[in-house]
Amino acid sequence: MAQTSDAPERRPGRQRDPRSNQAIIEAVLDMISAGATLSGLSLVTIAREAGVSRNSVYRRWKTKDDLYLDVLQAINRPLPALNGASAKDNVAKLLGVVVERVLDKRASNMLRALDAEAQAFPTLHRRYFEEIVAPRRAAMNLALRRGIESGEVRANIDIDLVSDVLVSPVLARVASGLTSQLDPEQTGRRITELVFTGCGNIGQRLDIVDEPTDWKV
Amino acid sequence: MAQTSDAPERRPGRQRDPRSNQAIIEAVLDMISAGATLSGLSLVTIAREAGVSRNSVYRRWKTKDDLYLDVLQAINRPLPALNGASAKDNVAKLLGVVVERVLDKRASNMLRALDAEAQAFPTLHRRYFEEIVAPRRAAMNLALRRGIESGEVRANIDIDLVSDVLVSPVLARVASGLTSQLDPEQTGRRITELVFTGCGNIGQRLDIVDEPTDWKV
Amino acid sequence: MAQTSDAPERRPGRQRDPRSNQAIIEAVLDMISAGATLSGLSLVTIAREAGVSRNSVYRRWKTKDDLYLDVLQAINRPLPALNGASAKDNVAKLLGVVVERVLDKRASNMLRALDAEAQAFPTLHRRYFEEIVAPRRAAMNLALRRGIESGEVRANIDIDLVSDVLVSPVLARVASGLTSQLDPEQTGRRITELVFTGCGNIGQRLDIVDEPTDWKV
Amino acid sequence: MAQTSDAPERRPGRQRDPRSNQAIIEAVLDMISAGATLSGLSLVTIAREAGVSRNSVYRRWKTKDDLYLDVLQAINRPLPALNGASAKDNVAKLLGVVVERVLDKRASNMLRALDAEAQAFPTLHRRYFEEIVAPRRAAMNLALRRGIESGEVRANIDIDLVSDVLVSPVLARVASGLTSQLDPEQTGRRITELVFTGCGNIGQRLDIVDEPTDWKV
DNA sequence: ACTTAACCGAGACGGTACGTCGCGTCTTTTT
DNA sequence: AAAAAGACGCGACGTACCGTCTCGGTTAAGT
Repeated sequence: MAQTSDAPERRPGRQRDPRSNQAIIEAVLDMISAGATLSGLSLVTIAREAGVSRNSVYRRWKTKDDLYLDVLQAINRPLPALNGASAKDNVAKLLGVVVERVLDKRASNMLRALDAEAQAFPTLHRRYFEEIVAPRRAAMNLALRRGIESGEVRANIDIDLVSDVLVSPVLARVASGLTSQLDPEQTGRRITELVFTGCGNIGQRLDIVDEPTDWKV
Repeated sequence: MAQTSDAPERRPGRQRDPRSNQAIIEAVLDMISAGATLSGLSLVTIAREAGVSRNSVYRRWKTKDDLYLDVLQAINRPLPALNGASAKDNVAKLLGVVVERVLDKRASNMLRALDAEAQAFPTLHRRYFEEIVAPRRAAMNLALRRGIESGEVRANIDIDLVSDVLVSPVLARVASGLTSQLDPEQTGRRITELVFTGCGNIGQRLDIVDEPTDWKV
Repeated sequence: MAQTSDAPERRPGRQRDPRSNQAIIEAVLDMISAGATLSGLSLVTIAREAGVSRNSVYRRWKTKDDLYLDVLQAINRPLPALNGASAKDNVAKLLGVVVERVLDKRASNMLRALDAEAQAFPTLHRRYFEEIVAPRRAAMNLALRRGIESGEVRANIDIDLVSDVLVSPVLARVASGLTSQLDPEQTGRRITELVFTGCGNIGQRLDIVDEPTDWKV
Repeated sequence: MAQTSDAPERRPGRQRDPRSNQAIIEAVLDMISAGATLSGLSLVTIAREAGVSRNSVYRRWKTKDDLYLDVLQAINRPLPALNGASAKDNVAKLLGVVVERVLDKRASNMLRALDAEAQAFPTLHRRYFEEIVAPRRAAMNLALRRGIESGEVRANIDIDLVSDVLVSPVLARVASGLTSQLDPEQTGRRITELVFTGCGNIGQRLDIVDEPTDWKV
């Protein structure tokens, strides 16, 4: 966060109302979720929706980029520890986080809006990629690599491709806005089952190996 | 479609310059492809980019919805005839159209922009679905059903699910804007091969059958 | 009139509709009389009011100045001959023309509009002065001078001042739009009577003689 | 009167710059005096001339009528007290105010413009009449009536007619724009002298008595 | 308790963009 | 060739919104 000063040095004078920060971020998520675009929103509109004065917004964030960055971090959730009994468990747990995020309307709409305007907010998009996407993909790859070490996963697969296949059907739903058809409990595990059955060490499947892809989770 | 008049009855007075229509639609595609949003664009900006006067835009389309609908139809391409030697050929051909569309930067950015603002343009999004998405999905389903009749495709599969699996990896790239990594020649066939090998009539694969999903191609 | 060609040489092709000229001039007078200003009117508005196409106006008059000049001449009326039995008769007759003109709403409103925008239409205002005002003032001065010769009018008066006093009360009503209170029959004669009684050769009245004024009728 | 608030209750927020009000009114007077029409002027043009933003004009006056009303009051001057030694003094003093107003180019041009478009600004014209013209005429009538009581003025005259005769020659100059020929010092007193000599209690003059007229000063 | 510095809301301000409207010109068909 | 219809570029208008600035009133830390 832009203003997060770890040193809690209280400045003299009246203190900022801590509820305003929350109200403003909530306002952004609500309006984005209601169909607004990142560039379409203005700090004025946000202030009106949040029920605070314009000054209170401008005082906290100088630009929309700064504000949106805080919004992104507000919807970020920590990754689960990879301590499952099997690689399949770990993968399913990670995939569950993705499904969970997709099912959170406000979070998924925010990400969709960001994807749609990646060119208009390049630094924001880059930081979003570095701070949210990359760690998650790394975790997924780690889980698969451990599976290879333990023998649960075939050694000659393209790890990136498998990650891709795992999350694509879920992410595609974000783009089209049809997330309601996802079963929060089962979807993750079903996909995991399918992909593991498909890429597992049993038969001759997946002989066709694509070159590695650099993609996001 | 404002100007689709099959009857070539010349109205009195000066005729509209047909090049302006084209220039305006091109301008929309260019600007959307450059990162603009549907709601962020204004007819004024479009006119400036197209090199025509505002009047000429307002005269042709009363609202942005009307204009965008014509833009959508401009990027639409006819579906290929399903007269391939095998069901696999037909599916690969259809999938090739999807890849082709995704590789057309301007078309894919336009669709991404539309997805991002589906709520802000509800009627536009609905008509886009009805007139572009639905026919393509119907064609894909038809191709698969013919495959079932001919024995190429297993009879107990969920057709909608297979369609979904076929196109998801491609469409996911639209959302994230990473379409450059798709091989225009091979991608469609490779995915087809994989899914056919997976859902073909040979072994016990794909025992896990999800309930049907209502999804777009 | 700008286009009046006395030679009636028929040009080839379709002939101009003579009713259009009249309709256009009437339209101008109507709209000015309804409160419009000279600069506020446009050839488009005039054409609409006259019920003709824009081209028909532009074809006849290139600029508004040209059109307004024809309008002014359309409302001009010839001066009566100064052949009355006495100077008083002649003056009363001339003053009657002024009252008559003032009572013609369309004419008086046109002149009022022209006065109000004298600076915006300098050449038009000048020609109006030369062709309409000056001859009338000259006629009035002539009538008074003849009165001096015949002994009806005192010789030491300021002719311009007397003209001024004669017409001022009438013209003031044009400016304020309160012309309805003028009696078309009597007003001219009453004022003449009063001024003649006042400036006649009888007593010591009007000893105060102002310097000559250059003023319009 | 948008801003005549005798109670100096400070509204919350930033206060309006009082110089802008003055600058805008000055701009109107300048442009009207330069030949513009009331309807021809736009708040945009006025703002540009005044050197303020359009917002600042629209914030103060919702319509042109509102603005023009304030302009009229800005050029209004208080009437002198009727405490002269004689009725003649009082009348001359009042007439001096009229001459003074006429000699103020900006004020007289403003009134001329208003007269020219009385129909286009009916309520404005009415309020101008009620708030500016009527009080002045009432004062003039009062001065004459006092003269009748004191014996300075004949009792059988038509007061409205005398008022009319007093001011007409001056007002007529407003309509034609030829105010430069008025002597600011002498004109008022000369006219007063003349009319008093004519309507005084001495001889047989002004035997012709018109019916009362309802007219403005 | 008093100072004081920052927060907060309200609103004025300049600037910019929008959609509309009207203008005068140009183009096409019809008379 | 006139006339009518209408497309076209241009520009002005009134509105709305944005981000900044100004200004009382409020609040809480620090003397």
